[in-house]
Amino acid sequence: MMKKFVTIKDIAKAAGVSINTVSRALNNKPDINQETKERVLRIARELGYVRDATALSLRYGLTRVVGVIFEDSSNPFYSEVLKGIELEARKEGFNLILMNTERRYELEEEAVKTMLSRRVDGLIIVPTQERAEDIDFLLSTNIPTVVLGVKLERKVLPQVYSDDETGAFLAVEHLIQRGRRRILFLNAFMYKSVAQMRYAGYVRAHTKNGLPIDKSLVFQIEEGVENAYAKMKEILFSGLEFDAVFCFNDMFAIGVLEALKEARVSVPEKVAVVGYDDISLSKYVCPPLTTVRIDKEAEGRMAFLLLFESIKQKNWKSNPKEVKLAVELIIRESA
Amino acid sequence: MMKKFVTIKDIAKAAGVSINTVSRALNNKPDINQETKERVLRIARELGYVRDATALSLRYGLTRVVGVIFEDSSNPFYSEVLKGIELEARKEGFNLILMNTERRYELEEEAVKTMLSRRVDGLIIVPTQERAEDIDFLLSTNIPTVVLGVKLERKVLPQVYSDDETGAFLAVEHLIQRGRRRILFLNAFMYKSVAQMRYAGYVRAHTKNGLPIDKSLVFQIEEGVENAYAKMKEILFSGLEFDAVFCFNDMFAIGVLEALKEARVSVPEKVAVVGYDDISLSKYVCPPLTTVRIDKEAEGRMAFLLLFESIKQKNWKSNPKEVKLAVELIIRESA
DNA sequence: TTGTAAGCGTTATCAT
DNA sequence: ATGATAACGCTTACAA
Repeated sequence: MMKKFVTIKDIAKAAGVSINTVSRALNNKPDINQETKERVLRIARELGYVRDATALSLRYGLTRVVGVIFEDSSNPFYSEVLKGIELEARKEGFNLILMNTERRYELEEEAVKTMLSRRVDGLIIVPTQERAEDIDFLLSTNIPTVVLGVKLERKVLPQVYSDDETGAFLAVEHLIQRGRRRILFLNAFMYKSVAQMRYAGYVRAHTKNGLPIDKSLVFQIEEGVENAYAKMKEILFSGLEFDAVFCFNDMFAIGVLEALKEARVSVPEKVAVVGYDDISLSKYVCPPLTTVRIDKEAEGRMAFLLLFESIKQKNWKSNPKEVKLAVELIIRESA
Repeated sequence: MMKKFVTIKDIAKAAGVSINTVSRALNNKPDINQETKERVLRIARELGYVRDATALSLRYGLTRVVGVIFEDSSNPFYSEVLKGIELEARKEGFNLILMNTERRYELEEEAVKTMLSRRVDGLIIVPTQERAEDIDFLLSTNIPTVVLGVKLERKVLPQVYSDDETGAFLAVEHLIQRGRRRILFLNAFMYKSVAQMRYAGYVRAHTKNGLPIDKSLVFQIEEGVENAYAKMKEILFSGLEFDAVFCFNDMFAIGVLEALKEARVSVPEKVAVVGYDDISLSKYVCPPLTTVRIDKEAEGRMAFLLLFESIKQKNWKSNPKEVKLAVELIIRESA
């Protein structure tokens, strides 16, 4: 039974030199005879030598791996963010280990521990909860960590998020300008900073335009197309009056569109619908969705860049950077 | 400057025992005093010890990591497959390193080398090319490799793919049964086995129903919504007659729908459209897409399971398994 | 029941 | 210009 991989020892034996002459050749060090070097390199190639990254990791205490912890990487939003991370990471020779939490805190905790055990050089995480204690846990790991898509109350970790207050404001003001007055808000739960920010934007658009906030128009639901669909059905059935729906995200909007279609409520004539995120899907639904665009790939790239900075600094915890990405209202046909 | 991580050495010192007494405690070995064990464990906990996976990898020559090489993980098809892989891998305590090739062979080669260097225990790959030499390269790595979404000519590696011949047959026969006679086929390039299989299904549906194959109705294009859109525009402009379009995948179908809509061609009245894959989007486009469903998550899970089997066997290369997944025609409104 | 030492693959330090 | 050796963190013989 042969060994799985060729080591520098094998090369050394084949070349009749010591292992660290091999190392020198491989690493292009100056203190080596040119001929020896070429010979060693040739033999290494012939033998099919591939550097063992696990050995290097042990040696240097650095893995060149960053951990990515998402809620659900199959969610089109995150899959685009992931692409941005991967792109930027690749440039620096970093690899990605990916784990999903399915929005369950136990899984998040487990994922963080796994990443710790893997000795990742850094972590990009979308926290499922934003409780102070959970953030403290993240902080206690002592490994450079960037928080994605969340604005922490205490600015204790580097973070990237988009300007959700403005985004929501833009969306709702657009509805108001188009003459909508009773604007339903299908929001996510308010323990999330994102939900809070979008709510703030919703409120600001109303007050700025001299419109009152009717709390009975604001709902909070669990994420998922199906939940939005069900909630919309329920609202429709309840007889509540409204002429527009502002959705926490495009997935919600799609569920809403579905429910509205079944109830034969014309969009946007009778009810206008606005989403959030501008996932690639949104352009193609029926009718094409008016939404707030977040540059997801840029968010991912930014997250890695921020992380990379932190990794390079010893005192990355002091004065963590915060990046707020601009958003853009995309007007299509649903509102 | 403190060390980043607590090691068994630290624990040993704190507990006043040797490092392998610590190791014994940590690994729940029998030959250790119960009291010592509990004390060591307590100290380990207090110090916040986390096992170093990089050290274990080196020690055992096993990483418990599998590499995943995709064309583009932000593609909704692959992001769902990825989810399946992750799910199953997690059960076995495996982590995933993800890399994208963007359908460029140089990047694929680089990715494979990186995975080799990372000493992944196994590899799941969607090959961009299916040239014999490239498969040989994969074979030469000597690490358990599962090919996903491709049927290799030579059955030299374990592979998972879906029954594309049947899928295409189902789709096209459905069109024929609905009275369509001039069925456009917007296929991918035929160097891909998938494209070949789907073409075979297209042909079989025709011959079985006594219809001739009109080669002028068959097109091969590069992947991407935009390309399908452009091609459809071009065909529309050319004046070619047809009453249905069978698309290589849902992305193509969406581009086609877009072009048809702009040209005011009603779907399905004037032209019926069928996609392939049933990505989550397809249900919501306009009109909802009739398509062939592949259980993407199952494909991912299967791929991991197959890989896991290979990893456990020493002679995984002999008699590689092949899994062909069943598909299902999903009839919605576009055809 | 506990400790000592070798080894996994690599590089850095120190000799030669 | 080259070689011997230690070290990274851990487990597994083997010795005590």
